Amino acid sequence: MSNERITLKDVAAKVGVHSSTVSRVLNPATRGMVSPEIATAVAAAAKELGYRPNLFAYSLRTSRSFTIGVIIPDLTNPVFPPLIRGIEEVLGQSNYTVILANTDNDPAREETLIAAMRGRQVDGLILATARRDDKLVRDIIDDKLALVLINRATQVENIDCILTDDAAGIRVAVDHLAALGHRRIAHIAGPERLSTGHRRIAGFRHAMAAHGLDCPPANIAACDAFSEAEGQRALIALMDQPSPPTAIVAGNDMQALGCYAASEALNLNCPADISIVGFNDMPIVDRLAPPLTTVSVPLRKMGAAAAQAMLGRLSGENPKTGTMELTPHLVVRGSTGQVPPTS
Amino acid sequence: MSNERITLKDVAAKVGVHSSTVSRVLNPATRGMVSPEIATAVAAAAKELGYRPNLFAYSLRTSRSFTIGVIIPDLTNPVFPPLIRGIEEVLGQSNYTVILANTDNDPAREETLIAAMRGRQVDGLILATARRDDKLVRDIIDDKLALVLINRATQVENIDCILTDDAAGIRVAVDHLAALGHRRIAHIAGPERLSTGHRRIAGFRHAMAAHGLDCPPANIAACDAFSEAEGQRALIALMDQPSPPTAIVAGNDMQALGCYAASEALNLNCPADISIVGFNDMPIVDRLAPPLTTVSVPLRKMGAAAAQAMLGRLSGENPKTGTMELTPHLVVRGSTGQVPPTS
DNA sequence: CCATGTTCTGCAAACGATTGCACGAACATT
DNA sequence: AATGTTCGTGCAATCGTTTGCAGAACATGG
Repeated sequence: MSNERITLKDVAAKVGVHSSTVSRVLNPATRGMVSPEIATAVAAAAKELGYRPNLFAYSLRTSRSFTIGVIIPDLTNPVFPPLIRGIEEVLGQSNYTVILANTDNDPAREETLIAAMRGRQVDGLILATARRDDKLVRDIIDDKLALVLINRATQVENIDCILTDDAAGIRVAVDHLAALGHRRIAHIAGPERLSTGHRRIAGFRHAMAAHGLDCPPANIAACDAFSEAEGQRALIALMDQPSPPTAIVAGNDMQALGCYAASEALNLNCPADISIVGFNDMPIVDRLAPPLTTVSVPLRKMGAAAAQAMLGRLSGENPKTGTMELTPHLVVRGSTGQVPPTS
Repeated sequence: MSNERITLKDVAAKVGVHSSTVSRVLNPATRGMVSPEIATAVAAAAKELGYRPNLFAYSLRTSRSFTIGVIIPDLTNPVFPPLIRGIEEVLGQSNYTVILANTDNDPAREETLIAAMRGRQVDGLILATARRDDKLVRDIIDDKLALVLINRATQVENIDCILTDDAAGIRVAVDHLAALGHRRIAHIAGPERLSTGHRRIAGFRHAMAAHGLDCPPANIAACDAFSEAEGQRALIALMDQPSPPTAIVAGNDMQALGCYAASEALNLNCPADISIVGFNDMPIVDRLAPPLTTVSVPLRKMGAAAAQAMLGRLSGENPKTGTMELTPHLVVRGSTGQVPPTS
């Protein structure tokens, strides 16, 4: 459209006032300072000329950028795109822009990226990369930069944090398996250093206890990562016991995929010989053989909630969202079945 | 770290020169203007104080933002994350930031988003949303904003465009099927209005001809979208013929997934009764039953190439990348097999 | 020795917004 | 009627850069 930018001065000239008056009219907070007649005239002129404020000038003056940095481990992990869409959706409506970066789970890279984002003067940071004990998080808080954690929590107090209710997710998984008659249920656990891993383990112990089921340490297989390879390794280890489990609650869908591979290798039929539950409900897992029973997480809603929390922080009012846990639900598909008659 | 920002003036004061001199030292293009001794002293002081230029001031003065807008249909489509990672990787190294937006395939929304990005003064735009006849693209070009197309081309001349070599991808798929003895091969086609759909159809016709195979119009099933539902519908239609095909080249993996659903519904075994080839090699399709034979596209490389093209455009030199096609390759898995003996 | 370049560096004006301050008019108060 | 308040508006500084211009210092050549 119009290639030459319209400035405050241009619209001021058109109305015959000073640019500062125009500025006041256009800012809702200061609009009351100017007389109604002039205000409407200015507003009309601004609209007519198609005035668009220059963000750089604004930012230079106010040192607010209307930009939020979002840091995730890896965009190609299907968990994150919905999260980001949720974030962008609500932030976009408030005229914020998000800039995105991937750490590939490398803390050093994360540090660099955070520094770069501060160089870009982001107004706030949304991190999906927090570890349970996270120095970077503490630094950000010390510097009073607006911060919201998503998906993973940290041990620091008094922080906005949007999580899945991991315990509830694990509980419905265990409920389901118990209802099918399973008693020897094992958990393939994510890394303890991540809150998701930690919380799911705790949730698992709790859910098992609630059903009066035995939960020996050998039935919680620790993994180094939420990966397919680790899931495969873990299931093979679990089955190499005197009385192996009949059902598995995997830490996430990738690990569940590893379980599929392992059960093929062990010549076990899923779900006849072993039931498997995943976590996250990634795309396409409904098309596996068998379709994966898994815990579905409202990722997009979590993203939206994180963005809301950020907006609350930035607006000054509503200073504490605190920790918020969204409830996941179980999607029953083909990978879980009755406990095998003998075992 | 340091909370108070260091400005040009601060480092100028430390060395005892004027801020403009510091500016000249720090800009490689103007560094030659200042004497070597002062230059080194200034550089040292800048490093010591940890000077970081204020991007807003720079942008305000130069009206360059060091920001590139990337517009895609939908981040949750697994094709796009790798593309974006490729883009971010190379753009990040040149200190550019990318901002991202999803159109959900809605042209109106796309127009809004492009306007918003120009409001943000992006230095360039990378579009993955082009239609073959695209007014928005023409507008951008008319306004001389740097533009690179990725994944989808448009009919406009003289434009930087990074594509998959769709014809080559289809050709290797057809080669593979022909080698397995298939002669009645059908194509499930994407929308003609998208270059990907169009080019794959053309490639299919060409490949069939190269093998001396018959390619009646009835064996090219037009779809309205690259979706699972359309793929399913299309395969059912294709099989409802006097002599139905024994192999399918789907327009993409989602359509191939639809074919899986359709063949179940039709009680056909894949690959015994029908062979299916996908396109894109999305994550997890290697875990389907059967694992999907598909054409693997170097998405990340395409993203990187698009970013390179953009940098070339922006730097002024290297003004024309033109169209660049990256070669995909076939990944043979379980969804393709010998032609059924009778049919 | 003076005119004439050459370097080099500083000055100051942009870029386009926000905002404290001052000023004048209008109005209310005594 | 004189004084004090309030209200609306303009002035000008400021944010941190870049960059055209001018002048100082020095070298060069006739």
